[in-house]
Amino acid sequence: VPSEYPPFAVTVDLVVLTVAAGQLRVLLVQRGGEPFRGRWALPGGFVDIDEDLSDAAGRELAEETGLAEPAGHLEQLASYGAPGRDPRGRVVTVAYLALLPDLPRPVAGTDAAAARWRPVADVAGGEAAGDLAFDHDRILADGVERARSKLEYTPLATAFCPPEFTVAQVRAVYEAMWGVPLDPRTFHRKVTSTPGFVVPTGAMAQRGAGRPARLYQPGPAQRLHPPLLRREP
Amino acid sequence: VPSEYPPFAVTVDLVVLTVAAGQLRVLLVQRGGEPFRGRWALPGGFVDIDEDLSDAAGRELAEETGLAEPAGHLEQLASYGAPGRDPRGRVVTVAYLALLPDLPRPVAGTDAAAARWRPVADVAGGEAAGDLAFDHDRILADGVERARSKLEYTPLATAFCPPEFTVAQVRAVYEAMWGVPLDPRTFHRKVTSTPGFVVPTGAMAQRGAGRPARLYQPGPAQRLHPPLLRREP
DNA sequence: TCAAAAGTGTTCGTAATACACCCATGG
DNA sequence: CCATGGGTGTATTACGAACACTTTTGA
Repeated sequence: VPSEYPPFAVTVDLVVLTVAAGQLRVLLVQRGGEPFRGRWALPGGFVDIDEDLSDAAGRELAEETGLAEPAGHLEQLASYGAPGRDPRGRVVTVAYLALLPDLPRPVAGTDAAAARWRPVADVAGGEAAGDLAFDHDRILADGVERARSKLEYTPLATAFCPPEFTVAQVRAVYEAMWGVPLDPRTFHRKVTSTPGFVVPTGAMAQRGAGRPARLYQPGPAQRLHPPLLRREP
Repeated sequence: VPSEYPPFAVTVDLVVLTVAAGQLRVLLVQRGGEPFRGRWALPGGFVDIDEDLSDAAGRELAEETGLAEPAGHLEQLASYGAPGRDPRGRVVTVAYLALLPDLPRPVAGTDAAAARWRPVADVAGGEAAGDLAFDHDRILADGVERARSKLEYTPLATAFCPPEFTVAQVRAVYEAMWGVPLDPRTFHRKVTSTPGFVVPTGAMAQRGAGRPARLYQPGPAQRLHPPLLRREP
């Protein structure tokens, strides 16, 4: 440990997003200790001294959600290190963005009083904005913006779906994320004709009404050509 | 300073790119002290204890290049914190990406033996790859990839140009970045018809041969609609 | 008057959208 | 047999690439 250099603490914070009931939701925890006791915050914690950043993010995600991210997606978002952002001292946080399938009910981890899925519209957009601890409102906004724009040119929407899914489930992700209804037929053709986006498994979904849908898995593509654009004239 | 938490050092490292003589180039410094003395590395340094991350990046950029980034663009790239990446101890670095106009000759800052613009193709792509200090090869690759892809859907190419520039200069940026020749006429129409990309200043460029070109400034757009796609079927 | 570079008009093929229509199931 | 949602065929439109052509300078 280089003691001749300014000492920092380093944390990871997680923007964990899912889509449930047609709404984009974020995982929040209620802080059990100081500072900001009782306030809602993004899940996160200190990085161990011999731990890689991405390992710390995966560990915190497992601790806070109870699941070891079998499906889903985890990527680094950005780092935040303004001098006054943490009253305990000089703390730099590396934020990660996680996209998960539907909602396994979260369990409150260590030093968290509670853990809940909250609609992003209630936390970030509405009049109740600005009530998260630290600078987590800003981090959340950045995470949502990143996720929204990545849907346009990557196949990341499948990270919000279970391992096998229908085209309609993918469409629900886009509709929740962008807040606009999409034509089911045009959307179906776009998804199935973009090479590497999804691959059929051969199985069919069984549910209530209507013709059964084909099931798909995420395809090998890393980027979408052409991108799935949302129009804004 | 929270002494009950694992102590880290935090640095900023800079991927400073420019386009000169039809080539994408990166600013490298030769290390004057240990570790990696004599090796080439990205410019960077330790963050002061009461200094914001972006301020540290701007300070290092000014120190290493001599100019206070009047034009150009500076954005956070990513953070790197693998436990063994710095032999001095546990150091997390926050990398920034800077895009600058042409090449004011760099000056070697404190504890740097030399500073030079090097073609990215010589450092990252060729057989001489892998010779930068620390994990800077990886950071450079990430920065170049980020810059390349952002050219597609943002007006950031103008950050490589002087305050007033011609369409041909913008085209030279894309051609250097993507390594493909572009049709001047199609490119001209694309740039001038994309709303908010560039705005004419009214002045004309004066040079040697051919009809004088109109001069433009960067426009107000933050994203390009439609994106300037490079095709790869 | 020629070369070189800037900028415009026009054509043409492709690709995206909208929507009509058919398919397969549950009630 | 009707409602519901899944999936395909097709026409129209719009956009992007290519390239002929005009403009404006220096030599």
